[in-house]
Amino acid sequence: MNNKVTIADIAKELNLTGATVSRALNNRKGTSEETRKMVQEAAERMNYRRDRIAWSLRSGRTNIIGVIIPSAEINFFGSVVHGIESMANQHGYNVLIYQSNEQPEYEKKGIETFLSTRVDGILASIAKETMEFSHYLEIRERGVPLVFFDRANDSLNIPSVVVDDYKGAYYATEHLIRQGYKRIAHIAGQQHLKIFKDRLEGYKAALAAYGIPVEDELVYFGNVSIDAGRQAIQHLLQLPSPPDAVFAVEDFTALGAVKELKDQKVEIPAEFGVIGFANESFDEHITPSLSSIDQQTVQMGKEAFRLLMELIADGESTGVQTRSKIVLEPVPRYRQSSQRSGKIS
Amino acid sequence: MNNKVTIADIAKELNLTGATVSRALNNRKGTSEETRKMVQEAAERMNYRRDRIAWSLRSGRTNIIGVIIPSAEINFFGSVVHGIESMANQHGYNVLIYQSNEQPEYEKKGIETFLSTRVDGILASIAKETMEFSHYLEIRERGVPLVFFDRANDSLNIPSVVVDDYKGAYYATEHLIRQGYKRIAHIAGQQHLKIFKDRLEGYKAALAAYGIPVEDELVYFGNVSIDAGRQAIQHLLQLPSPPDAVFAVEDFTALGAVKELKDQKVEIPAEFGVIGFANESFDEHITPSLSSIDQQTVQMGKEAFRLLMELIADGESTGVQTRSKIVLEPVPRYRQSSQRSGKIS
DNA sequence: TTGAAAGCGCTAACAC
DNA sequence: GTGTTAGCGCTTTCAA
Repeated sequence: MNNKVTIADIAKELNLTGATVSRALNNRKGTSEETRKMVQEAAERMNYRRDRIAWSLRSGRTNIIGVIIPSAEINFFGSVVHGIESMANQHGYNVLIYQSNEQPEYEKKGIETFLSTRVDGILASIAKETMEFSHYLEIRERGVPLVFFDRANDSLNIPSVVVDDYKGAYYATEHLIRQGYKRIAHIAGQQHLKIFKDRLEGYKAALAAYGIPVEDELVYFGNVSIDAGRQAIQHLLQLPSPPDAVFAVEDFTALGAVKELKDQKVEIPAEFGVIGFANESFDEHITPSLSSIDQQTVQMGKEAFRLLMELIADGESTGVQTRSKIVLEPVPRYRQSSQRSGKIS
Repeated sequence: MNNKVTIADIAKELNLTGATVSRALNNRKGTSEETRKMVQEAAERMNYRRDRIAWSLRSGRTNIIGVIIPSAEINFFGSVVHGIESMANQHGYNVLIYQSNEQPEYEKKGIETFLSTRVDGILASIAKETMEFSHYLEIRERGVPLVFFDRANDSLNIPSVVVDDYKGAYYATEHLIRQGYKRIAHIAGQQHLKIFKDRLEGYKAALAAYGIPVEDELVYFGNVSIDAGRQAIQHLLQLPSPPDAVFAVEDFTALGAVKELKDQKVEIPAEFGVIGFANESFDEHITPSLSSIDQQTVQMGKEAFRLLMELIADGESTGVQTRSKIVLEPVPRYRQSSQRSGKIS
């Protein structure tokens, strides 16, 4: 039943010793061409597979990386994981998944098991509820390479891969301006999260660049949800001088805005422009199709893995961790919801 | 830097032997209350963490399960993984992810590394391109528990968790009938996949149950894509006696159908009813919102894990694998695209 | 070129 | 109750 073939078995079969078989299997120098071939054939024939556990114990490596995400159910993270796993695969690494459910306690548990599994490195996206980062610092203290993706914290000096939220927001807002909208509102996200703060800043910067004053009453603070979008529109349309366009911090919020505008019989994009952020899969299928900013999810996963590989290589040779940060370019996807003029800009 | 604390360190610190420390840490009988406490305190103080690699080598277990999915980028699988991981987490297991990209070669590679990593069990969803299953059988031969989810193959006698596609299709078709549609078409998927075949059967069965003849010309064979849905509608509307409703094998196909119908100015649901399968996230956000059949993704993941746990437990005690198959009930989500009458049925 | 021996960190048998 | 010993499967000195 459990036909586990070991190096010892091969050695016995060929009247050799384990050491030689090991050398032959790993193509180490110091084995005759002849024995090497013989051993490898025997291994094949006997259906031998190297035991990675034993190998790990001996070598101190696992060829496993740990990935902490808030939830595999969120599209965005599934997509990043896709990028990570495909790269890992190519490089002989395996990927261990852990979901934080946005809770720091789970993050800690995940890190705990990752360290105890001796993963070669960790990729993580910080949980929304996490305000204190000692568990992440412990990873570094242990000498295990760590890279943040998407949700990073710059003050920790830990390498990261993020999308340029500021620039994305700038693009989105600028696009609305160029489409001729005059009063552009923003539905902002929770400001303790850097990504959402950056988007607010980008929005303000774009307005400023075009000489448009930023009006506090046009910035609605909500969160990422359809409801928040609806509420925002209800609020904004009641203003004495209501806006004629909105940049929403995230696509679900934008979706709520669209739904509410439709309910209130406001024409999109003729009377009111809408643009979101994230390029969710539903964007192109709703009516009108929703303009958005793509976050390069798969690319993000790939870059994160690549950066981690570098750290692992560096750590092995010098023990010095190169600090670095990769910022990906956001890609605008302008669709119907914001195209008032015929031209695309 | 790499402050790895081992059992030996604790033993030395307390003038004990490794065995005793191990016993104390694992709360084995045969240690005095006193030493146990002392050891556990020391472990805490010295920041000891059990090395799972060494433990695995010794115990022959890893507390890791391997999961093979076609792609983490596909919503459906992200959602199932979410279910699997949350259960695994609760039970002290970790989850290794491998993407097959729908290719049997990748499946083989994944199985290879899983076996070599000595995972305690494997969950898998078969790749579309896979026609030959020896690599799956090898898992069983090795004595490693295996459970299929969603894409299973009944002839292999391997336990599985699937949704009742036949019944789901039956529900969908019956719903259209009850809504008063008279000529109901079906856009079918690739028939070498059991799940799609079952849906076709369910469609036929529902028609038969209501005394409606199955007309071959109303069954369009396409695949799962927006384009296929569009082409199907183009074809169906040209028929001498065109249908007035369609059950599409999958939501993206249904989406294509909806888009084409709208382009051709056919009113949904007044003139034409549409229902899909999968309950994709975009369903409720498009106009009209799309009726569909929910596949219980998260539940599927949870059940698959539970079943795997049973197999692992069984295997340890008796070595006998209980054959079993869990069939989940599909849940209809009737929305605007198929509700011609006011009443929901 | 090959073999012998040690050890990665842990735990289970068996002694004391 | 605690210590001694051995071994999980592998690789890597050091010797031959």
